[in-house]
Amino acid sequence: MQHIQKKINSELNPNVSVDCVIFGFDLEQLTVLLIDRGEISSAFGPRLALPGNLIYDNENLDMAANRVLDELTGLNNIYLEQVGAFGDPDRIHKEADREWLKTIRAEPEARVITVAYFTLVPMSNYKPQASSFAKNADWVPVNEIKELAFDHFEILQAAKEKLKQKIKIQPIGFNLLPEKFTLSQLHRLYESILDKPLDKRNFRRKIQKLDILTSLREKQRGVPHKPSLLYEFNEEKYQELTQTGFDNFGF
Amino acid sequence: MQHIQKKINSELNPNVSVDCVIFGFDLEQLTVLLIDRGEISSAFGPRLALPGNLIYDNENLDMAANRVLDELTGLNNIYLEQVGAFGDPDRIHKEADREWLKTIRAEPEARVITVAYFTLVPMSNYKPQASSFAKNADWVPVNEIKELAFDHFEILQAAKEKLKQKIKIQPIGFNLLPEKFTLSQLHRLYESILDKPLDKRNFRRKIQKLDILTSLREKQRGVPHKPSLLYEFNEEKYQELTQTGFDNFGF
DNA sequence: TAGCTTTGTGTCAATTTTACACTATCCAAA
DNA sequence: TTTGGATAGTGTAAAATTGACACAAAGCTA
Repeated sequence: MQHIQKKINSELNPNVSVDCVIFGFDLEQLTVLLIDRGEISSAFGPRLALPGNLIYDNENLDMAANRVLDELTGLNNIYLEQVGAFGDPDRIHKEADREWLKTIRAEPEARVITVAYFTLVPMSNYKPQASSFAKNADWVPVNEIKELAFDHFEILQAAKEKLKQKIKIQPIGFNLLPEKFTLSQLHRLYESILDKPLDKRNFRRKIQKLDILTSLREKQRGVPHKPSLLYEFNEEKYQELTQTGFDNFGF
Repeated sequence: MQHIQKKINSELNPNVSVDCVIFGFDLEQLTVLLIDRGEISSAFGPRLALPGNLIYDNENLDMAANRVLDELTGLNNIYLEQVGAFGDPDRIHKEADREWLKTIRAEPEARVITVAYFTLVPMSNYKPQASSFAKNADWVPVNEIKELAFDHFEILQAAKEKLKQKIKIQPIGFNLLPEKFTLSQLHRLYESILDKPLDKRNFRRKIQKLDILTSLREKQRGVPHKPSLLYEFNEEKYQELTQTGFDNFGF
């Protein structure tokens, strides 16, 4: 958290913020890391919000997103992609949100444009704990989220859609899995992102043909059923593939 | 140009602008509508820039983009889509750009985040003329553009890429054509957007299968070769198609 | 009327997609 | 130790899609 102190003397831009949709995968379903804003806001509306903050005037947008991510989770060098800008004049006009802003912003009434990013992090790499932002951050299954602060629900929808499109073009899903994983887990991941069932055999065939997985000579342990082979993601072949291009991917 | 006067008393947000990449198609190649900033800037760098402006505090981003488009071309209700936000702190630090900004902005040194949009307009619907923005606006073939003011070249690249991706998923290209068009023109359009040759017969087969074209009983006139049949875009069938979804489209 | 230019059309092979069901392996409980 | 429960892992055939490829027809011009 040191860099926060360091930057506190730099100038905050009161009109522009970044918000991060941090996706995770609990090997069952897609999740998002949300901030619990606590009691202050709960009387009026949703407690949960996307992590985000105003940008500093000397950093670019990508840097700001990385900073927010780093401050919250301690993670950096993470897959990160812009979703877009959101800027309804009344996006901070819900009563609950204004009350909360008063507690954290110098100019709580200023109109703020926010630039949303989504990131993919292996859930195991970050276990929530107290942070400088809020009492609690927590992974929440995407499908259980019904409302969020500000326009964050809308942002979440847009991020999901973007992820959906993106994963049809590039196999970025690996960023959500632990280093060693099974094909079934990868399968579940694609199903939960695309939000539809995929045929097991066809899925496996398609993935295998990409030739970016290395089969380890290692099996799952301790599962109450036939153990699965473990695989690793092969970065080199992936790089190679992105060079030669692969239009023809998707489900 | 009336609404400009009307809005001039509303508050401009000094930190956020929109820029529009206005694509056209001259039946030969993809073009973009650019502003010529004139002599003031030419001593230092590129004269040409994307149309854009600061946003007002009472309008959302889409409205702002529509306003810029309307002010420049008089067109509204045009296909419009966000490309993303661009916000390098030094995006306005080229000497030429600063000089120019002094002539049009109250706070020429303010850091500005810009939100880029791209739009598709039938070129025949707008013939350039003097505007409030600049002496001249003009259609320029995309491939001939080598540099632009600020980070506008970068924005243009991003817009092209977005258009490329989008057209593989939705047949939005029709927005660039006149009401009646030939299959060859549509073919050329796809080729110039995708920036690669497409087999004529395969292209026609694929388009026809979409079943969103109505063949008119009318031929091209006055061309020095076999005249082509004219087609119309069928909005109803297109709507129908977008409902049922069409994953399986693309070249 | 000859020549130029662009339109418009079909087929075949290769590839990709889709639908579909049973055996193998491990753990746990009886 | 046997049995049942759960998931892993595998192949094939029909249908659809893609990609490669060449020539006659129609209008204009000189």
